[in-house]
Amino acid sequence: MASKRDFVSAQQVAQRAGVSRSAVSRTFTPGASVAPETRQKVIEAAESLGYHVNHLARGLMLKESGIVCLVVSEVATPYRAALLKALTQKLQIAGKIAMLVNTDRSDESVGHALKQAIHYRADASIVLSGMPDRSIVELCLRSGQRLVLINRDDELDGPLRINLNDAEAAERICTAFARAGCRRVGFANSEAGTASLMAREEGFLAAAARFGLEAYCMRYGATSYQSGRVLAQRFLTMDNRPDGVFCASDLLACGFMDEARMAFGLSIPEQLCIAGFDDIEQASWGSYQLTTFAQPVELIAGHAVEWLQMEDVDPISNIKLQAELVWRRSIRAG
Amino acid sequence: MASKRDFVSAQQVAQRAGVSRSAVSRTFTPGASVAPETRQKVIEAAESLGYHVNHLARGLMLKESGIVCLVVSEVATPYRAALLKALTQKLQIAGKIAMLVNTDRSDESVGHALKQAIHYRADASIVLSGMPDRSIVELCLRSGQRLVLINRDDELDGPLRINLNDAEAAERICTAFARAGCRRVGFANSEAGTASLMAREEGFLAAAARFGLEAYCMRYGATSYQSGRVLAQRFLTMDNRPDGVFCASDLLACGFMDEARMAFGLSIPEQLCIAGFDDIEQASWGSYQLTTFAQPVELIAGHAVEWLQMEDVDPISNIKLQAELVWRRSIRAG
DNA sequence: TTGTAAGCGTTATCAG
DNA sequence: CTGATAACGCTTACAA
Repeated sequence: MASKRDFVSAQQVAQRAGVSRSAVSRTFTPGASVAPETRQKVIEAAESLGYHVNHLARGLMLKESGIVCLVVSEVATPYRAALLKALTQKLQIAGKIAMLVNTDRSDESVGHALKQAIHYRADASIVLSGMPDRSIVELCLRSGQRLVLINRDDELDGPLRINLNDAEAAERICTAFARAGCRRVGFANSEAGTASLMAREEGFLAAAARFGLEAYCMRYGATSYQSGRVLAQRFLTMDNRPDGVFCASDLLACGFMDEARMAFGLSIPEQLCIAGFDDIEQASWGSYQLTTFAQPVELIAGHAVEWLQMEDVDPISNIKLQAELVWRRSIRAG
Repeated sequence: MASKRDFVSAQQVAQRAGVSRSAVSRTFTPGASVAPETRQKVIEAAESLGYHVNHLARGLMLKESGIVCLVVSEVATPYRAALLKALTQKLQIAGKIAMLVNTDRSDESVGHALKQAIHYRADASIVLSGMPDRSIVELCLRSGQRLVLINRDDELDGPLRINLNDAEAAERICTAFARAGCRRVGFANSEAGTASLMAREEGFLAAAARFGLEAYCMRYGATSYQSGRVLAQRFLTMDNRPDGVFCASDLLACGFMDEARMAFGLSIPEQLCIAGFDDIEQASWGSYQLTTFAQPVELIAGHAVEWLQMEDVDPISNIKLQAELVWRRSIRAG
């Protein structure tokens, strides 16, 4: 077992093929001119030696590493994982490679992540969680690194910002609750306080006021299944429990539904209407059949990667996507 | 907006600090000797310029990139996502960075993934899905790249192989079914045919035979929730439907349970015992309360990363981990 | 079309 | 402790 690394270099291939090492380089450079015969010799030599271009060295020369850094917290969460999958796939198709950095959701750790991106001279970074410090963002931009912020709130110019119509979606749910005959509605949120979560909350509460519905709002813990159960406990032990609850995410909604059914014996949607957001796979499972808004995961990833490939970009780029309502069975039909 | 990249280099820092560029390098090299005063000057200059060591160049010199390539298919799947999270976290703690390559499960695409790893001179690759071609494995090894295969079946020496006691676990479930008074048992598998899936199947069937239980086995589609529903349809419309079914994975089990309850009105565990494998988060959700085996995700990741950091390793390394039984409510108590 | 030579940003070696 | 200098493997003018 060789302790030290021993990759084969273009030099060796050149020797074997009996050509200069630039001929080797040219053979593996898309737009270069090299005689078919030479190319053939090089290919053969490379093949037999097991040569693979060193992207570290290439990146050093080209000032373009082909690396895109993905900054995420809670990767194991269904929505995050789905987005991650879509992003890596599209990046691969675009000839890029994904570097994954896990953050603990603190903005500071997002800063660390972006520094890693700079260390490896990533061509771009895509931030799915947390908000990087202004100074780091500027450093990235100044270094010529592109930045995509997904569902983040930020006023800086330079990065591409991809957001959803959160408030509008929340409004539609409120309408659906009203049609279903709900009298008292609730919004179940986590304490994460991200821009999109808060937009859903505000949109829902505003709409409820417009409809003249009694509305309650509670926030608890992380955006998780467990928090959903706790929120259900709190909502459903109220004196005047709501008969329609919009959960800020599907994970919360699943927890809410389970608790409502098991601890309170409520049947959904007959006695309680529930809606969620994200359309994670579990929302479609038989036990939940959750009416929810679908994060346009493929579209988000598509736009992000497409923007990364554009030659020149506007310093101020915003993309607003629509979350489509997926109607299942957790809300009574109007 | 600068079209071309413009990172600050050690050269510039050296100039600003009024020292040689080797002083700068030394300042950022852990074990190097540099006067506190010089170091201070360098740090300040670096800070103000926004300097970050170029890991591409460093990797080129050191022949050690700090990159570890993660090869995965179906990243969005709960168990995969959980393992991915654990791995990236441990890698980060170990000072490594994860590169993520999505495969489509074909062994060929795993080969592509490993070539990417070679391109970027990854220090190691960790394969979670599919089996790479023998020639590629040898190429990796020959290049001095380490390889970890998780839950894969392979006879080559060189890589670290991490596996579970699948057959034994299957046996324990069979025992539990027997204790619960099951007469006819079933094994619900996907058609993926991976080593661990097959080991569970064989272990279960063998144990059933030993217990003198009537046993049926079915395979269908991917290892997914939907397949679980289809498998339930097939099992539960049998003339002599089984009263205890072991599903090869939790995803299958969740689908199976939903179908059994909703389409056949069966109550679990009273009329039907169900067990799964993986202990994904959803297995603990109120609607499922699934008795299952927990993949020791943290342990797997821990062992993998620890092995990567070892100076010298045995050419033949195997780690066999125990999947612990998590007893919930989908099997009647003996 | 080809080879030669310079340079990308590092770190390691070796005098001072 | 410090500063030159030589790699590392690659691409790309430039000259042949």
